[in-house]
Amino acid sequence: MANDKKLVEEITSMNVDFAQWYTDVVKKAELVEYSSVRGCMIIRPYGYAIWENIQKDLDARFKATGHENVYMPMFIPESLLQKEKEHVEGFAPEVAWVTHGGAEKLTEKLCVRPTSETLFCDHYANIIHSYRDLPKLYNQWCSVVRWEKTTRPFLRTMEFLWQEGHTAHATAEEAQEETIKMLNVYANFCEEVLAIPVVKGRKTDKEKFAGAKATYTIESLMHDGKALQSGTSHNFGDGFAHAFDIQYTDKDNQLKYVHQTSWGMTTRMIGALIMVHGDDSGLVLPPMVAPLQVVVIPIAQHKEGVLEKANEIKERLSRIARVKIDDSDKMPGWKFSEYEMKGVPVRLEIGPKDIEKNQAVLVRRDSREKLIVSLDELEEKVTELLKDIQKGLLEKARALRDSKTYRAVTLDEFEKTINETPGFIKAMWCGDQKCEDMIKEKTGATSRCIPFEQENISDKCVCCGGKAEKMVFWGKAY
RNA sequence: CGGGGUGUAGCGCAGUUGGUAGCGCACGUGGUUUGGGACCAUGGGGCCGGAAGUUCGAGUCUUCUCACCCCGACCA
Repeated sequence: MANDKKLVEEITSMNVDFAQWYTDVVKKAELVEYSSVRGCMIIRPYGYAIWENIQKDLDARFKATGHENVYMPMFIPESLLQKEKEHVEGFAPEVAWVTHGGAEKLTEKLCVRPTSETLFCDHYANIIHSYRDLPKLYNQWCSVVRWEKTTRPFLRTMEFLWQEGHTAHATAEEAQEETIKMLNVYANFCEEVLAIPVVKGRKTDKEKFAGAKATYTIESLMHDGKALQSGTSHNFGDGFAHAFDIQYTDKDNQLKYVHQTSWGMTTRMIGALIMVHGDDSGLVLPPMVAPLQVVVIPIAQHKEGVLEKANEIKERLSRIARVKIDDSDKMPGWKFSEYEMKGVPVRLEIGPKDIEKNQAVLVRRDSREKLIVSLDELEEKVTELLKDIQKGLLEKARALRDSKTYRAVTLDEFEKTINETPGFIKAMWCGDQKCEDMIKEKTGATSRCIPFEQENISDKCVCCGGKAEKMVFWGKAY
């Protein structure tokens, strides 16, 4: 089958070496360049454009649910970070410290924010006085720093871009509602825009955020069967409010503590896009986040009329899609490969033969299927095709995830499955962290989430055989 | 932080018993080409990761260091 032929020799095949494939794609698609700064990456224009599209769509969803953007300082004084015990214990091992300003030693060292709960709390304590001030629905787009030991582009870097939402509410019910609402915003965004199917659920206590009462997560599955935590939404209860003394006067003239949430999504999602949709020829981007949706490639562009026609087409399509024309003097074949590596959803070829017949050739990136369309109905066909690709990618990703989702009743079965066919494993759990630890030790898999959609696989815990409480998604994670 | 590996042109690599650095791709220029990574000609590019040492002489030998990659542990 011609479609299966590997056309780009410079990308390692996925099933030969998945990690190398990932690195090759990231480099060849010009998403990232390694920098001189250890553990930090340069996000190149094409990679950053994907992030901008993610930002734009997510930001609109945040605004639509009543949130406002703010900006907090990037430094946190040590004393402020220390205020919530569990939180500081969770983050202290991986924060970067600023100890000097110029030549002068600081009296109190500052950490470079690993996350901004403490700053938001400090601020909320100052601006929240009455129930009339609630809720506070804030979000910020920024970068954070975590001193990671090993790093990989997009998946784990010492500095990464993200958004962090921080909200304060009058009641526990409202905070819980917000936590779930934002989890759903993430889940819908992943499926509708990134075409990545997710499993929604709650984290076990072992896996929850430092300082949270409950952490909810969306989990996705990569091509190699590893799980990726794709977005989290935390309910803090009133724990931070007590630590930071965030109180308001309620209608009944009583002083009450606020209930808070936080939620975040990061540039890691670009890594997810690569590992969910990519293939041996490189990146495959869902049209909704693709920086370029259509690339126009003139064939035999030196011949009379070709470039003119190609430009005319580009102008026409610019009104309905993100389009570029590549009229460089590279060979057409070179251009085909180039834009395949970059995952551009649709390629439009236009040459002398097409012009004669008033047609163009459209090629889908996902299936490589070629369509010959009349220039008279170009706009309609391209619109339709982009929609179709977006839909097809989600379906394909869902089918892949489902095919890599297994169930296990015994620990032996669990171990065998995770080693032979990596993926999600659905198995029952008694709720005891000892069993979670044991599973991790024996199989290397961690609990990904307790899904909202429960199934009864067995009455017994997969590990200890005790009474099963919940069905849990397990997997090896990035 | 443990285990393994690699540092020589932008990228991928070669470099023999120590003798003063080469190949492919990429890049510049001129020309011919153009429907799946074209060809010919010609040109430019290097403190051999860094420091110290041995030597008349180090890419090569010794010591120390730094960085990166892969596999674990930890995290988004």
